[in-house]
Amino acid sequence: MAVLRDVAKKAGVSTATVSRVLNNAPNVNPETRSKVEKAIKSLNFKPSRVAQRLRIKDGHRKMIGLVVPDIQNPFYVEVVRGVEDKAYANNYALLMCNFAQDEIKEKLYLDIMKSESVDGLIVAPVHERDKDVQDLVLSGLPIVCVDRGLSDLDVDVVLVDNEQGAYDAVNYLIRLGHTRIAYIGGLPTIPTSRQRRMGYERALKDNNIKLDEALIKFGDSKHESGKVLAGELLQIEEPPTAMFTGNNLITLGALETIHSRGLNVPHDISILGFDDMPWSISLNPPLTAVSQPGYEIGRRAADMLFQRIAEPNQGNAKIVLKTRLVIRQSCSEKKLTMKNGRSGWE
Amino acid sequence: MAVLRDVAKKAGVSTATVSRVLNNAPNVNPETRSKVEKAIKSLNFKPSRVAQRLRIKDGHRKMIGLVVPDIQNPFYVEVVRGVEDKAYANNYALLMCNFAQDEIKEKLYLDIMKSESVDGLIVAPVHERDKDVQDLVLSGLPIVCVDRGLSDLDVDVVLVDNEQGAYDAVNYLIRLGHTRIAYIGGLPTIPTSRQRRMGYERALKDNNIKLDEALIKFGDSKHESGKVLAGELLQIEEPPTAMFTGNNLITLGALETIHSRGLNVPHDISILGFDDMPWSISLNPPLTAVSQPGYEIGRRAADMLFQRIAEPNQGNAKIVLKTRLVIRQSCSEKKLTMKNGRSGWE
DNA sequence: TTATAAGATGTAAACGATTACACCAAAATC
DNA sequence: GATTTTGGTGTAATCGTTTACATCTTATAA
Repeated sequence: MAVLRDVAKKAGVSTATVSRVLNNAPNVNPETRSKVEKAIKSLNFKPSRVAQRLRIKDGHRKMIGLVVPDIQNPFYVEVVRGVEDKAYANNYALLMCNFAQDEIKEKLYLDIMKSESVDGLIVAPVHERDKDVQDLVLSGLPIVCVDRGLSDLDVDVVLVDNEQGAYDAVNYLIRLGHTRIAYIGGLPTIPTSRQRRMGYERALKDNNIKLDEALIKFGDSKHESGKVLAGELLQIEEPPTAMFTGNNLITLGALETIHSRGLNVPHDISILGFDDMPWSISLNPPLTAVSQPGYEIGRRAADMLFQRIAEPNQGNAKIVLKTRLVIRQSCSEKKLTMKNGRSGWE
Repeated sequence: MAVLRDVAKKAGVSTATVSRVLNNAPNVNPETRSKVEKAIKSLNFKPSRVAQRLRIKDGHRKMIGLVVPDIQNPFYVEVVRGVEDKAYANNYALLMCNFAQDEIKEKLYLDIMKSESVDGLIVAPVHERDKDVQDLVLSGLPIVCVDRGLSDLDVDVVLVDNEQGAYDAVNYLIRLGHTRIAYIGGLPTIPTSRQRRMGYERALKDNNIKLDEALIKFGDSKHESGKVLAGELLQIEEPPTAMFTGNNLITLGALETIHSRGLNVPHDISILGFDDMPWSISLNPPLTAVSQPGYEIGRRAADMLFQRIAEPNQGNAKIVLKTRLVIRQSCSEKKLTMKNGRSGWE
């Protein structure tokens, strides 16, 4: 593969000159320029980004990193799309890794990012005391957190008001007459899981409904855990008449269990999920959900990062976006009490 | 940030020695080693992967690239997961890009991959004459194609038997009594779209059903196109009683349109999708689908790539995996003819 | 006891770009 | 006409590693 030196030789100029035309610096003779350009084309030369990154100083490498907690979760896919588009538009390359909610992997990938000399990083920390992300921030690398912030450290962050989103959702269920509302959360270490729980509790409290710990479950933010926890909830003494599920994948898992027991949504049980999906409308039944603007989160995060890269010492900002309750058909008024998962009138 | 030279100074040894302990080369005194290790730890030194890649020769950089056509498509997400896990297990870093079915972006990302000096690349080319991928292969970079091969060039590839998968699907619909079966394909430039169409046509032919061009539509492999094309199909003179949708996203789009017209699946129309999804069972109704082993495709592709990196001159291989028809509830026996999207007996 | 091998370490040249600096010729200024 | 500025180019250091080669001990073989 042709390197810059080859181009220089072919064009009969020095490497410095080639580099100048490459970066279209001023002060290069138009004739020389075209000679060099011809040589570049004929050798099909592409500069090595690796060599470039080694030499170029911080903040000018035109490459950012994105560390995603779970690429199987459609919400993060939206975020990714937002970041991607912004990066592409600003001529930044994007180095992306998925740590699949695995803390060990997260550490590995963060190390890689740093050691790949990216200009900055967008990350959703596994939890709010994430030591590895903290260290990275302290090391001076421009970082923007998405979806979840850091508790011990000031850092740029863009997320939604999870507590309020959950509050609205549960409040809606209460208005429909439900009082036994379950909450299935994701990994309890993830701030969003707890914030959503807080919204859940506040809604109950504001409506004078006693909290029943038996109705609260935490899993691991994945499909399987939605399945099993929903199953457990249907088994308890006095089962819930509605479920508020803490994320996408949990919702899907819960739905699967509910259907597999021959229960009808929303007739036998209502379900309201955090996170909307492009195909929520095609679920059985069309899902009522708390929608987060994932794409916008991604876009804003990228913008914020570019700004910080340009101006590393500015103060930290926090962008809180609104959630939206999308009402479809998976929740209905509470009709009769159920016992052990059978609707009352059967 | 500490560099290798700093470690050397602190430990009182040469950079060569530090490098040796880093790569645990033989012939380094245990005492020296521990001295160096202490220095590394105390300075929190991490070698720069960028500098390493610049120096290390081809095939030993422990980094591969993955260029994905559409990260919003759950099938590719499965593939990604497979590649990721394999890469992680083999201590390879993974550089991943999503070109969102955009040929321009694909070219850009391929260039970046090359210029990032990855050891090899896994890619699903936009189409089978993809000049950019071809050039890359010819340049000697180890490449494995997934999902789609290259027609003018021998290259390692792992994919499924799309033609047979489609055949099985359409055949199944025919057994249920359907004769007016529509096919909504993805981008016609993508080989899989055409192969699936061929399977579709072969199934019709084998069952002596005349092909009706009005029942065949091609879109752009995305959700929106499923929506509009399904709409068009419901509008025609003698509408189909069953639809065979060419991928994930199209299926979801078609479902959405069908529901929005108040039609019942499978009562009014059957639908069978190429690509299964983890939540297919929770759709309305649970979707009958042709399942591709996405995760395995990814795993195998990574394996293949590692092999080729180790042994660049071996002959090319093609791995064809089987699809599986997963029968759920979105297809039923044809009952009555419909006109203009209303079922006959209303 | 000497020759040789093996072990431990250091020196310096790569890898492929960018860029500070030096240089020279031609143009602009006085 | 002498001096300064400017435009165009080249030289060589640099980024942070790895590694071929050289060097020096010390152990082993003859």
